[in-house]
Amino acid sequence: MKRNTWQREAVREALTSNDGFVSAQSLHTGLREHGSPIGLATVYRALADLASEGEADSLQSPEGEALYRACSTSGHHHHLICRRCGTTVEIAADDVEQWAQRVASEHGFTDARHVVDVFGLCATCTALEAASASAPPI
Amino acid sequence: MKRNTWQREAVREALTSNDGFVSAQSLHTGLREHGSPIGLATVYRALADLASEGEADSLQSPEGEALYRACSTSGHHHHLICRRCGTTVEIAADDVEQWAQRVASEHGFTDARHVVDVFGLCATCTALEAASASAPPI
DNA sequence: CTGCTTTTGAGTATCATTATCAATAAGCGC
DNA sequence: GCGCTTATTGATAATGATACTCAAAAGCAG
Repeated sequence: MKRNTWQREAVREALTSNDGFVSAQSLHTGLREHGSPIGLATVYRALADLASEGEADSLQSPEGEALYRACSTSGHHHHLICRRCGTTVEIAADDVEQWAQRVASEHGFTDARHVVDVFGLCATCTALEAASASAPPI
Repeated sequence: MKRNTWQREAVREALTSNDGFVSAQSLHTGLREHGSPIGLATVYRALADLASEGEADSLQSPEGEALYRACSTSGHHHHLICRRCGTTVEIAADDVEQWAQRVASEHGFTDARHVVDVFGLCATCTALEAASASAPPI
């Protein structure tokens, strides 16, 4: 039987109120700072549940950390993520879906699934970057 | 100055002689089984070097492990990977490149980079899967 | 060969994630 | 509302991949 606990709700809300992708760790830290005595293990479990129910999306950051985000659109879609501020735009990509299927079957592959994510700098961060470029890095 | 050590060569060769993606860990294990007393740290260093020089490609497995593979094609390309046996096909995807750029700029993003990988079951493994389906799993 | 510098490697540290398991509390029937 | 059953929680330990440390070994120039 599936039970409703405030912890699960807290995780769901924390995820929903966040624009970009967040790691389980930072989500946990954030919740504690808001006063929740929620445990780390519980956050992981809740995130895994949400992800498997399709209410959240997960991806691996380049550093190997797992990132989660609440999905507004149910169903399959991809993401455009700012690598500086984490802002995320959901993108539907029928073209890409079809391309993936076609490429897979051309090579005899079945049951194709794909990872398609675009990382970049959002408009805001591009501007910031340009501004800070005058000060030489490191 | 960059020095030539047999260890680095060993890693390069082990990578080249491998069809699919391999993890640093299994590469290290394999090398030791072949008699090399190479150290784990060295394997990691060599792989990171090869990857940054463009001689190897790296991606994150769904389990968060980093996988490496020698790239035959220099330049940008993507992969079609069998999730059972690890066989990999390199795929060029100009369509996808353009799509990624277009989507990014439509949303004001710059400096777009993307992760596009297709996971599936290759023809061989599909057949195996079908065969073993008659015997109930686990 | 000599000397300087890079690289190695054994071990350790770190960090994210998962497993453990006793204590807690949700939801059910009454 | 009450108690019972059982899923859930959470502190902690375990795991596993990767990064760091530093003395010893080895590469390369002269």
